[in-house]
Amino acid sequence: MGRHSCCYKQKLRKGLWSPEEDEKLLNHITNHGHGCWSSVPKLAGLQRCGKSCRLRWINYLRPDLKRGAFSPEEENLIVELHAVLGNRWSQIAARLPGRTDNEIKNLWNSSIKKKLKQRGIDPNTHKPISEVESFSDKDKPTSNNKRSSSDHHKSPTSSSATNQDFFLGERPSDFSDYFGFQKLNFNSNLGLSVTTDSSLCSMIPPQFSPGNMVGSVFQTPASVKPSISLPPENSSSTVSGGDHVKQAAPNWEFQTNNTSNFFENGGFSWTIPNSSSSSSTLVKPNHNFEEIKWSEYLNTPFFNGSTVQSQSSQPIYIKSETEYLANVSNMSDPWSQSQNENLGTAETSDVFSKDLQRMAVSFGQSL
DNA sequence: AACAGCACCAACCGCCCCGGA
DNA sequence: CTCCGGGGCGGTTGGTGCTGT
Repeated sequence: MGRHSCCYKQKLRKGLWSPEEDEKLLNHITNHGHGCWSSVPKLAGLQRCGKSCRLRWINYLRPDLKRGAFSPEEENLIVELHAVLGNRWSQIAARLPGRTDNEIKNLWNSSIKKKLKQRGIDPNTHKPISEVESFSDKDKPTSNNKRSSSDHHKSPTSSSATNQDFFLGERPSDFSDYFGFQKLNFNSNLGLSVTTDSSLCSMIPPQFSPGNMVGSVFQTPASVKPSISLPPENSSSTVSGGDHVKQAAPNWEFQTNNTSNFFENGGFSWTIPNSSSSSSTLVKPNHNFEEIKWSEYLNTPFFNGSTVQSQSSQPIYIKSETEYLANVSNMSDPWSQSQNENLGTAETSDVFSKDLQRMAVSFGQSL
């Protein structure tokens, strides 16, 4: 295992690639495509195994690779995605064009992990370290855990995840719990559901919008998008509410009052100043919400039928554009109200199709 | 200047899944 | 059904350069 059989057949080079080797591989793939990787070394005149060629191509020679340092936006997105996907680097990489899984993995291990720790966040659970440490070390997963056939494609929030699983290192079973979005969705008076540019928040399963089985994704204007940043380093930071939030509801401010608050209960906590008083509402995640079987959600044929049965036995309604617009019209937040005036226009149509696209991208499916 | 420790990252290793024979 | 090879993934390693003493 590991080194393929081809590697034993002849003395093959290992280690760093020389510029000449790179050129040979690049020329070969440019002219002929890679085809069967095991035949590439021979055809390209390389003393390497096919696996090594594949890796070199994917991680270094591919023309669509983005070079250079990761932007803060990319780092934030990686944190967000890691919170949902765990160490599924290839899936995370799939959402960052031009970046490879190896690159992201290295960034995570060398930089992001450290930053999170410095800010009191456990990089495995995305929870405050103090909370994680309340469980003994022996309960924590070991680093040499290998994938088993049963978890190979298992979501971090597998259906079998229990609270204990979570503290043993599994992702929490309640997705919205993780980000604190649930409360935002729940508070229908605010008419506020949250999505982000990164597609991540729109991955919140509609059926988990508490008290409302109409999908939050479709209820929610795609442009209400607080950007989620790494936890603030100082004691008081504001999390940007995104352009449309600012535009439509300038009085809404999402704040973290201190670092521990930021990931309180494993999600983001938001402070929404009350317009009629000097007080503010602290919006926190709710751990008591029903478990989400994330893996099954990911496998949901979201766009294949009008109704599918969710794990929670709640039907997921695929909204038609008409229904979508009707939902928008019923929303009470300023953004939606402004959208009401544009019902049926190209703009709202566009929002709808973007929502769908966002969902499709999120789940690696296409419309 | 020399050394140690650290950080980064390219590449390897070990394992798994899948499809074809 | 089993076996085998290819492709893919995540974890780990080792080389290199940087920084601090």
